[in-house]
Amino acid sequence: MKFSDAKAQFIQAWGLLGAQWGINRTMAQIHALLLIAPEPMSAEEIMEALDISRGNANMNVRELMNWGIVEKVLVPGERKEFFVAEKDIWKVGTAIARERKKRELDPVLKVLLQLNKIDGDQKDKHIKAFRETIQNIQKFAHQTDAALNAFIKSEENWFYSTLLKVIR
Amino acid sequence: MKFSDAKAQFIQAWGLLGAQWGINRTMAQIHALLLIAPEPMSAEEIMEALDISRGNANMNVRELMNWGIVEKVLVPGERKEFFVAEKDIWKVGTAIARERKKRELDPVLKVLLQLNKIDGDQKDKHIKAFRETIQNIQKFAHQTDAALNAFIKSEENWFYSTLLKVIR
DNA sequence: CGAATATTTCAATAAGTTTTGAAAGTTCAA
DNA sequence: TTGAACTTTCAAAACTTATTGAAATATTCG
Repeated sequence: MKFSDAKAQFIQAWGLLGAQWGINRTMAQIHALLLIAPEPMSAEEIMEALDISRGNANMNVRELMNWGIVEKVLVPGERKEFFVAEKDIWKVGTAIARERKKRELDPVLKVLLQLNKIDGDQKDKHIKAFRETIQNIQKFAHQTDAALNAFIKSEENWFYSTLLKVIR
Repeated sequence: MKFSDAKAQFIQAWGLLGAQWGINRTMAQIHALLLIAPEPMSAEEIMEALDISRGNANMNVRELMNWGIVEKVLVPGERKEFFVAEKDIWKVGTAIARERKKRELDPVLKVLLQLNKIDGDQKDKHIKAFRETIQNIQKFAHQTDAALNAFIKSEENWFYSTLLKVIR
């Protein structure tokens, strides 16, 4: 396989994966591009490589920076801004987990907590079923939260290696 | 808080969470509705409760059945079909993990495997950076895959309880 | 069988999301 | 202070995805 084909395939696959996870395709593609770039890239180079507009490039690079997986760097002697991706995939994974937890899981936990405080006849089967479901989800969510926090806190690979030893 | 408000809030929160995870909003809302229903519900009741069309209800209920988290049941004496959701949240979680892994992670692993076989000058910094990235992602993906498989296989709660003991 | 009831399909439409590109804003060297 | 180089913004357009509803198909019962 030629390098250029492999590169295109990788960018495409990463874009697809991103799309399925609610990250927009272009954002994931820019990330892919930067992941395999040996040097920092400018906005212009990104636009050119992916054939996207300036606005689109700007917006998605900024979002990648918000997620903490891309950084602006200054190249001495250049006026332009350049960008690099965090290359340690473990760190990328924890950054994404942290961000999604904050944006998605935490608000749901908050709502669930509220929903425990309903009033009404505790014998009504609708109310009983509701309370039971909410409580089960809450339990599950807290466990997930704990596991996720452990993952996020771990800066090294010990999480998985320990885990794998235990579950085999 | 009134029961009807709590119910509406729960359905809305679950729908939002689903949407962020690439599951369509209506599908997640139907799931929420069935999760808290004390009895099986008919298509009609679902349409009414969520104010959606027959086609929409039909399509999303079917998809939930594909995911293995909703089942058709026959109520004696009734001509209509009724639906129930799996109430064990742990099982719901593993079913979702299984399905997403199959649909999303597995194809990416397959592509990555291909991408190792690129030819070209091994000293070229672009090619070196590319190979390194692919290999790192592959390693990470395999670890994730292993963890996910363990989660999916576990029918009981031992996964989390063991995990939590270990990571503390 | 045939009528009544229930379910599924799917083309048209609506809703939602992403992308563009031009204009406005910023920075900085001269 | 000016203007060239660069970045950011945002309304409109393109594209994608979800929803409707009516027609087609299937199922059940007398």
